[in-house]
Amino acid sequence: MSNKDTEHIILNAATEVFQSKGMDGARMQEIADKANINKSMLHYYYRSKQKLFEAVFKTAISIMAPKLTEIIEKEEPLFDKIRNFTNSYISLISKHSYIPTFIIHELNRNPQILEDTFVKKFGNSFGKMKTQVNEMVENGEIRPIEPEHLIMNVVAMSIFPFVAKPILKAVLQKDEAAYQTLLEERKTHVADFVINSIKIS
Amino acid sequence: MSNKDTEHIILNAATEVFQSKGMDGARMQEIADKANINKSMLHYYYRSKQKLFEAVFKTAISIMAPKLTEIIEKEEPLFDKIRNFTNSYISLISKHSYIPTFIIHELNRNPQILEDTFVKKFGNSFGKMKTQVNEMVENGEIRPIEPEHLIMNVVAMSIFPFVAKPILKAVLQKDEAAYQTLLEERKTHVADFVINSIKIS
DNA sequence: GTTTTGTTTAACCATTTGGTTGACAAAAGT
DNA sequence: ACTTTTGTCAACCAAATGGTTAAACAAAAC
Repeated sequence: MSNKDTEHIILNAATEVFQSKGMDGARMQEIADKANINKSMLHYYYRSKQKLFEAVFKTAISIMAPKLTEIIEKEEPLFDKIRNFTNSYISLISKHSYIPTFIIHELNRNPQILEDTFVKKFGNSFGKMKTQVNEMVENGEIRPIEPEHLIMNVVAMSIFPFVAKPILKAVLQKDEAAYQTLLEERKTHVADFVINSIKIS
Repeated sequence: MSNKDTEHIILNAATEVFQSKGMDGARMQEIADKANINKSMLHYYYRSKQKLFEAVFKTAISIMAPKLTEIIEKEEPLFDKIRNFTNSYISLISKHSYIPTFIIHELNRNPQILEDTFVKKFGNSFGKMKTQVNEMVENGEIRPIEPEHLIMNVVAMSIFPFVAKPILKAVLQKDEAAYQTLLEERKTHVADFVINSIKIS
């Protein structure tokens, strides 16, 4: 087992534990057990719990951020952009369903992390889409809407069903399978819903 | 200072600490300090950290749940119901902005709490609205939509901007004041957006 | 084949943390 | 008045936790 392997095994185990329990709930011993190694190895490769956490957090951001900016910045008709976003972003989250809640919780716990990690990832990626929406509104191609609200709406409807899954499952009285179906449907539903709302008919 | 006072002071301090740091991040000593009281008092009134946490959690649920079910169950035209919901629910959350993130995090950490606290609060409150939407679709009064998705959309767009505030502030490059304005606007924007999407035009 | 460098482990350590105890005072009950 | 109950606190405790150390071990490097 090479050193890169060990380091990677640690990061994977740490990811599992941190993402499901959060920084405060995570235990170094649990991470070590999950990685089947001695607890000292965690400190050998990542000096402290804080450093290990930061590695996990940055990875989480780097999974979620690029696709968001990529789609938002792409030169593409607005409606295609919306369909593209809901479809591929909901797919992405399905593969990493713990990440949104994890990021949200840790960022609320300590909004400081943002300055360290975020600013570099998101520059002004939103600028291009903002002008695109504003121009379409001016040209009467879509109903009047503030780009900020449009973005919030799309992102909220895509991500929220994952972070609020336990509550929504209970309120809607769905079992796991039925809820998964619902999430799958949203890949197209959200886009249709948004486009219906802003298109001139 | 009467005993009821002390108990209440403790619950208030515990609420502050638990809601901002979560169960795992909260420290009994910090709660005691915030309440200006000896740590033993916490155990005198609420036997354990777990019990104190449950009291805080139940209070949080009881703040958020009734208004949701009340509006959803009310006999009222659908569009009024939607406007009523976004307006009064966003107002409510503004007054308790830590609660949604708190509930979401704790519920993801331990979905078990749900069985203990939730089931009683939400019965089949969603049933009435479900038939209302289905009937309107059948009668051709609104565009076809699954009631589940409609609810998810409304709730997501209302709550998500609060839980994802740090990220959204960064992505949209807003300062605190500008973000508050955005939240205020959403009381009517979300309803308009939803109604635009489902109404026959 | 010996030295050196990097990797892994078991045993420890200091601090933090939830929780307990016993003394004591202030009401409440008699 | 005095006895009991209730409320409050300082000191204490055992367990858990992040982190360290020194020695064993393995793998290159010489």
